[in-house]
Amino acid sequence: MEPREFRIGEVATRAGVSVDAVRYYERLKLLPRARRTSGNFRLFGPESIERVQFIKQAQELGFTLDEIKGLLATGGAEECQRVRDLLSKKIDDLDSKMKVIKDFRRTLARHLSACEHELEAHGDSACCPVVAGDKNRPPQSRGEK
Amino acid sequence: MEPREFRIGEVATRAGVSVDAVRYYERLKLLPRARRTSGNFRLFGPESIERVQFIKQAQELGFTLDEIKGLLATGGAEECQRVRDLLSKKIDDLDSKMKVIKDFRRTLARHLSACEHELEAHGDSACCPVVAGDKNRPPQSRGEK
DNA sequence: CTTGACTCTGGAGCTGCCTCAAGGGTTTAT
DNA sequence: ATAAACCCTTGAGGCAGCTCCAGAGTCAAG
Repeated sequence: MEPREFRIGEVATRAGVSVDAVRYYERLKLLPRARRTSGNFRLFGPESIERVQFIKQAQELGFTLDEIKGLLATGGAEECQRVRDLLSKKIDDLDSKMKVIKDFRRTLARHLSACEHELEAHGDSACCPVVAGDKNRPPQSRGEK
Repeated sequence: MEPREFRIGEVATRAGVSVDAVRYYERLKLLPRARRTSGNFRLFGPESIERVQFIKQAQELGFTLDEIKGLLATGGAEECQRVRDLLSKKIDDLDSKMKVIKDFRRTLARHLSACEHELEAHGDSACCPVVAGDKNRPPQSRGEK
């Protein structure tokens, strides 16, 4: 059966971060202060592992630790309101980020196929002008923010 | 009509970055060395503005300047091959990043609606436990990497 | 009861990506 | 020809997010 308590090393490996990073998150209060063994070793519950995973995921998506801390806050009343607002704002952020990714993916794909065409047409010379100059710029979307 | 040459300040404001950042990109060779006026002022063409915008966009998506530099390289022959490989790898990256975003969006949306339910049900007390504890954890997807 | 793996604290150090400052030239409008 | 606004270089500084280190204590296995 799964244990209910973990020392820092296990939390770290299970969540895929370093031990130092876990301590760092605790310092920044992204994790609640862990209780300790008699010998002063931290003991975390499984929810801490989830939390670290959440943190990592959010980070990959470009949220700062500070923003993440905001998302993780758990208070009552207007704290709650604040979190709800933050949540819906973050969801909007994700939606627009999604759009940016789609656009950028199209840009890259366009370059890729241009590049491959070039290769077939002229062999290896003078190809892949990825955002290099104006020639070869496809007539397409630009700018939206 | 649009000018064909810009000094660094204009490039910066048009692309939405600081003057220092533009110089920095030039130092890192993300931009080609600009030609200069007689008085040693940099002069950029419009493609440089595009390039800076490209850089910014890529950065928002989590690429490092180094990776971006790789994408921007413009050489011939096997340099070209390398760029093509990089491009398709980056496209894959974007696809998986999309997936992560979708998942994460679902997570946030779930928290949001849980939060709102809670509010309707119990007024303001003890709500919004975003990844806070086990209670109230929805039975759902976890882990995939 | 020793050994090896693990953990503790505090603080320094590192990488990426700028930003700022000093001390000066250039341009342009008036 | 002077002032305001811009630009130059070099080099230091700053912030985020860790990472590493020393010096010491803890724990599990044998």
